[in-house]
Amino acid sequence: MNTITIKTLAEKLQVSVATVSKALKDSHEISIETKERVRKMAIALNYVPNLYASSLRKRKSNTIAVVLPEVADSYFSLAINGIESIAQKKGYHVLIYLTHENHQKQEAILNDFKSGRVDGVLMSTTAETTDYSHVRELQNSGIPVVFFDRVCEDIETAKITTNDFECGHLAGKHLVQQGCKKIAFLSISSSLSMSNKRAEGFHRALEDEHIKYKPTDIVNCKNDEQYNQALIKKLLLKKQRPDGIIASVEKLTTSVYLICKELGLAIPGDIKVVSFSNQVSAPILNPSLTTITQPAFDMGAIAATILFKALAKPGFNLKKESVVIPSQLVERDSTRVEGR
Amino acid sequence: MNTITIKTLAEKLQVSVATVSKALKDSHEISIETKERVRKMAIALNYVPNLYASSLRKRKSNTIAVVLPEVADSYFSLAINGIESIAQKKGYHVLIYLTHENHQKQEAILNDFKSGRVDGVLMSTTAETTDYSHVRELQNSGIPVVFFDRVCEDIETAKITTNDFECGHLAGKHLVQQGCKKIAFLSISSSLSMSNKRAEGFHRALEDEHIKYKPTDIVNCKNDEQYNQALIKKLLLKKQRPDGIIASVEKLTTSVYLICKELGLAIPGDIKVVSFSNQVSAPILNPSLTTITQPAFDMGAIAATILFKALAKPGFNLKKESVVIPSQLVERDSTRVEGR
DNA sequence: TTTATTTACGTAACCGTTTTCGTAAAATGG
DNA sequence: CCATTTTACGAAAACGGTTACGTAAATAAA
Repeated sequence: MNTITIKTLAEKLQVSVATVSKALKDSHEISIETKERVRKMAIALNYVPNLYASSLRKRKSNTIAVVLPEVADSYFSLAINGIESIAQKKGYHVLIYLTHENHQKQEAILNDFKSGRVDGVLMSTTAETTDYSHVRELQNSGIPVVFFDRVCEDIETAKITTNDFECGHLAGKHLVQQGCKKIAFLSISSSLSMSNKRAEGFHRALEDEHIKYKPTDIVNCKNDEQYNQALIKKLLLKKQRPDGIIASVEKLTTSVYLICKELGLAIPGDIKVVSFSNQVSAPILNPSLTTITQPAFDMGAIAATILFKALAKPGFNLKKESVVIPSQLVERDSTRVEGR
Repeated sequence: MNTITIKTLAEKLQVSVATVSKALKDSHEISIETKERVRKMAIALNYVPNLYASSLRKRKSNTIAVVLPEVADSYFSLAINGIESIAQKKGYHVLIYLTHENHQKQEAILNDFKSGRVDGVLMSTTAETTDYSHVRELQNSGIPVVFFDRVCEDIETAKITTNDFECGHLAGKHLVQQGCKKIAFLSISSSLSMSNKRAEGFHRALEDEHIKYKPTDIVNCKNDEQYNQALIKKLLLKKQRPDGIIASVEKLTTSVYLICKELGLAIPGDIKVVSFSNQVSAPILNPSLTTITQPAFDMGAIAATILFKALAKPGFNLKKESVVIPSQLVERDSTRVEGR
């Protein structure tokens, strides 16, 4: 319990604390024999250097922060795994913060980082954030910020995304090819570029396929399950009911399936469904779900890799490091044309 | 970019650093007017105290660690949410570490915590860990450790679990009541008390229902998807094929479903399935899945709450704080008796 | 009025490491 | 053999807060 410090080692070894410090980091200033003595003693006494003392002195924390809306989603779970795997290799520690889609929280969290708590930040922004001055402030205080998935276009930094526009386009095109005439796109936010790009891709697909696009084809969901369920139910009860649905995020899928069941609508017979999702259970749903699968793990891993590059080189230009990793459409029964 | 410290404030205000420090923490030693002046200036200059300096001096980090096998699982995702929600309220920060079921990593991670990086630890242990001396060492160095879900029985501390034995029993009994004669239990580890308790409960259920129990009824899976798939396939191809399966963890479910599909086995007709799972997609699987649903969020939240209690009071007795939060069996189609 | 106490602040030590700078002694060079 | 460089180490100043202790002035108590 009595903490043992560099000073303890120094006294036991009859050398100065400077010598011990240098010996432990294998400085050339110290003779090999002394280094060996110090190392042995350090192990013998089970010495662990005080992190806060060294971080204070070195002005470096070896810690990064990951700021997310939530983790109750396959995408972010996988992304965290990707981030953590790289961080562990690099000897970095990762702090995790959840905003619960609350802009105020996000702001408070980022503001705290000015304390030097972290060397860099990986983030996926809130759906309700429109003002990004808190991010700029953090950047100005010298802390690099890398966005992934839910990025802010206007901030100058690296952004790791998937090909959202193309995927929205692909999803739309796929449904049209499967015979859908009236497709609804379930969006989660009108201020999130990720969501907008997917919607725009969808929009373009309709144009390409010469289908009339109406603004009401885009349904804006919220971060409120109850609300979304009611909204989807209303959608499916309209007399001009859609015959195809694109769920732009995973968590909307369950609602769509359950409401279809409740209303006696057959998937894919009455309505076809494609979802942006990383669920492992997609193949065993009833019916199995056609998905746009994002490279979640890789996006996390690459975001982390780029951040570490920036941390290694002070003058690193993050703007040029944006990466787009393509997603894949996996066709399953929920969009299958019957009898084929 | 030029960092502004307590000294900057002191100079601008023509007072000592001590006064500034005390004023900022609302000490009674400082006059109200001075406090106000200091606060205004701090806000004006956007002062953020250096975390490492204060942690070094106060010997407190306001940070906890969460050590997990992985997050690619609904249970741990939800648990993290629970933990984070409490930590955020208490003004604590949470570091996350993944062991990937690797004992060595777990040991290395815990060892690092002796640096004072964290004030306390929440953990769910590796499936392969049998020696817990690294946990004891950490405790001896004064850092409280609270276990949740995957606990180590032998360590004296708080353990947050669900009623694993009863749930194993319930799952077994349920399958028997639904007409199963030969039930297989898919385990993930023979050294994890959580897994063993579930298996024992299952064992007891068979006894209670006067069904002959054979050790081979327990199938030991690994942390290797390929391996598990092969194992399950082999199990379902036996001539004495089981007519009921209990998946003791969520991730085994997909494999079971897929292999049944592949082999043309009907659920629940040929084989009934119940799974320990927190998947939101359980109701929309094909067929909908009967689950034992663990209170994952609450387990995380309560584990965190107890840890914070210990951190608030130095002499706190963690041993007495163990909590068991019951899970619930949600019956769905995968165990339904046909024609009923 | 004198003494005791409170108020409001400053001085300086301290937390444990890192790092700059200085310096004997030893090694090298001419 | 003397001048110069190298080697191996120590002293001490940071890093930025916190806090025990000291103290002058103002107030209260006697």
